[in-house]
Amino acid sequence: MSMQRDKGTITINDVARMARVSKKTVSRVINNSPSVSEKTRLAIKKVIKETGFVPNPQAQALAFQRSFLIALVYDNPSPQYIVNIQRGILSALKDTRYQLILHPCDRSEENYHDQILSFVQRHNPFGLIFVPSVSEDISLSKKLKEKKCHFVRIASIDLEDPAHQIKTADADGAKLAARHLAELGHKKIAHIHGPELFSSTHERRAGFKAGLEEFGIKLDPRFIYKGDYTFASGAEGAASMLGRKDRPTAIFAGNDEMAVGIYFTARKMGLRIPEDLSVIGYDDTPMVARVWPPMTSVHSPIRDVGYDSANLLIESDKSGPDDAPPEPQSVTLNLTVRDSTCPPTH
Amino acid sequence: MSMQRDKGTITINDVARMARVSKKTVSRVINNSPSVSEKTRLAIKKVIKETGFVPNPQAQALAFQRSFLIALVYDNPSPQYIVNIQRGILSALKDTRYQLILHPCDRSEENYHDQILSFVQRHNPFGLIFVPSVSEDISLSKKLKEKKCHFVRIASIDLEDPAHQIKTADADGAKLAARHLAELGHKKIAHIHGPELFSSTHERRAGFKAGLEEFGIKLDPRFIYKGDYTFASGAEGAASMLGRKDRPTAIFAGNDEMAVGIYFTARKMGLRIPEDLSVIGYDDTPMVARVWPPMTSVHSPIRDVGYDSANLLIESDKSGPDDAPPEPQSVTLNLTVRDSTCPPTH
DNA sequence: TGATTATAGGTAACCGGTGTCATAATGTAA
DNA sequence: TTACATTATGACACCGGTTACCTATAATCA
Repeated sequence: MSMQRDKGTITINDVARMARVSKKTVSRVINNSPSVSEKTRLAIKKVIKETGFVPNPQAQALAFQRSFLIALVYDNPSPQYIVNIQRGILSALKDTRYQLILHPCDRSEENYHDQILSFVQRHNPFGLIFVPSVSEDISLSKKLKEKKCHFVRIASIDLEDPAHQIKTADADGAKLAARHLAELGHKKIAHIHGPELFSSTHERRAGFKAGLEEFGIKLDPRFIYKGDYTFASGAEGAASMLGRKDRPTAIFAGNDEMAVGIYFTARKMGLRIPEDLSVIGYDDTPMVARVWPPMTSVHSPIRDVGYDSANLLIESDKSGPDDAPPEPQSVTLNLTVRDSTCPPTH
Repeated sequence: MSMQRDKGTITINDVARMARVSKKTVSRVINNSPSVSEKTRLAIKKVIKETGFVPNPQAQALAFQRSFLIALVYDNPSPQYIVNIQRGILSALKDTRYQLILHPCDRSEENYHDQILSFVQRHNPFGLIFVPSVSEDISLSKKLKEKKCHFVRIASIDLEDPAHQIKTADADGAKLAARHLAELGHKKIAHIHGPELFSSTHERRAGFKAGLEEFGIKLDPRFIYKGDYTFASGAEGAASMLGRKDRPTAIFAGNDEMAVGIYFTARKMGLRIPEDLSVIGYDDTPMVARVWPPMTSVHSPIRDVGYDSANLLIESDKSGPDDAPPEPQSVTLNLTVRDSTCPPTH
C-alpha cells in the first residue's frame, strides 16, 4: 500500500533536454504561446507526442495561480438531477485539463456562505456551477463576484445580473402542460407546486396559469396546493383536493416526485389514471416511465444544461478577460406524452 | 469575468513572519511533525487560527508529490447508486484536505484500462475507489498495484487479492429475501437476475438459492430468468414466466429496476400485487417506496459503503506504508418489508 | 548603411509549500 | 566540567511548471 512517485513520469525538463531547448520554450508550445518558430514548435510537439508528456496539473495550478477544477455547488437533493448535471459537465470536461469536484451545501445552515467562500479560497477552482436553489442566492453571487471568480448559475428566472446564467425556461415547460390538458378538454384543473424558495416553483406555476388562460381557463385557488417537491407532499395535496365532491379531473405537479405522490393517493382512493384523473409531472425522470400507467411529464434536458454550463466556463477561459460576458442562454423543453392523460370523463 | 489572485490570501510565509519563525517550522506544525517545542507550536497555532491560514492544496500536492484527490471510478449507470456512494464519500471527506473527483468509465471501450491509467498518471490521486462492476476487473487492479497506488474496491465477492476491499455481502441479502418468501409459504418462486458481468448477479442468485434450500425449496430452472438489471428486462422476464399456466407466486428480482419492471408486467396482465404475485427487489431505492403497492426490498447501505471506503483510504494515509493492509470489510444488510409480499393465494 | 523594430529563445525568480541536512540549544551521562 | 545525545530550528534546494525580463538575431525603415 506504499506509494511512491512513478519515476517514469516525463517532466517538462525531460522534454526540453530531448528537444535541445529551454523548458520555457516547451512551456510556450504547451500553451500555444507565440514567438516560437514553426520548426521548433514541431520538433517539440514531436517529442511531446513520443514521450507522452502531460504537464503536471498541480504544478500548473501553482504557477498559474489557479487550479483546473470546476466545482459543482448544489443543495438540490434529487439524485436524478445531480447525476444528469454531472453527466453533462463531465462530458464537456472530458479530454480537457479540467476536473469536476463536488460541493454539496445546505442553505439552511447558518454559515453556508462562508463554507462556500472558504471552499473557493482553499481550492481556488477555475469556475463554479450553481444549480437551483442555491443558484438563486443573489447575495452569494455578489460575494463571489467580489472574489473575481468565474461562475455559471442555472436558474429558471432572470437573475438580477443576467450574466453567467443558463436559463431553464420553466415557465415554457409548464405552459406545455397547461395546453395539453386544455386541449384534452379539462376544465377543473389543479396544480401542486413546490416550495417558494425555488424560483422554478414560481415559474412553473406562472407558466401553467398563463397556459390555461390562453384557453380561457382560470386556475381555481382551491385547486392550488402548496407542496414542497416531495413525494409525501404530492400525496397529501392530491388527498386534500380529490377528497371533495367537486374534484379536479387533472393535476399538474411541479415535479415528478409529487406527481408520483398523486399516483399513490389516486390508487389508495380507487381512482383510475387517466380515466378518473389525468396527471402530468415535471422533469421526466426515468421513474415516471416505470410507474403504471407511464406518466406524461415535461422533459427538461438537464444533461444538456450541465454540458452548456461547463462549456460556458471553459470558453470564458479562452476569451480574453475583458470580453463581454456571454448572454444568458436558454434551453428548449418539450412534453413527453405517455398514458397518464386523457380527456375528462366526468 | 477577469480573475486575479485574491491578494488577501495568507501564505505560510505570512504566518512564519508573524510567528517569528521559519516557514519550515510552520510546515512542521501544519503536518504535526515532532521536534517542535510546545511553546512554539502553540504560538504558531494561535497565528494560524487568527489569520485563518489554510495551506494551499496545489502547493502541497506539488511538494508532497501527490495530490489530495480521491477518485471515484464507476461504470455503474444507476444514479441512485452513484449518488449514494458519493454522499458517503463526501461525508467522510468533509473537513479533511481531500477532494472527490469523478471518473466514469466504460468497460466496453477498448482502451479503458489505459484511460484509467493515464488518468491516474495525470492527476496522481491519493486514492481510488472502484465500484461494481469495474471493481471486479482483476487485471486492472493488478496494473494499479504496479503503480503503487492506493485503492479500495467495493464488490460482493472475495476478490483474488482480498486487500483494499469492502465486501457488500450480497449473498446474505438475497438469503433474507429467500427466507421471507419461504416463511410466507411460497413454493413456486422465481428469480430474475442481472448480467453475468456483475459478481453481484452470482452472489445474489447463489444466496437466494441457498436461502430457499434452507427450507427445502429448490429453485426451478424454468423460474430463473436472465435479465440485465434494466427495467425492460424485468418486465420481459415477468412476462415470460407469468404467461405460463403454472406460474410462480413470487419473484425475487436482482435489483429494484427489474422489480419495477415486474410490477409493470403484472399490471398489464391484470395480476394483483401482492395477492396474485409477491415481489421483492434489491437495493431499496427510493423509487420502490413510491410505486403501488410499496415494495419489499433488500436494503443495502450504499452510503455507508462509500463512507467506509473513503475512510479506509484516509486511514491508510495515517498508518505507515509498511503496515499490513486492512482486512476486507463487510457490511450488514436487512430486508425492508413493505406491501408487495404476502402468503400465496393459489 | 545604421538605427529601429520584430521575433525567437534563454535566464532567473517565483508560485507555496516540502525534503534534507547543518546547526544551535538543551539535556544527560561520565 | 567535558563529552555526547537529543531536541528544536533554520537555510537551502526542490517539486514542475509559469511569468517577467533580457539577449541575440533577423527583418524593416529611414
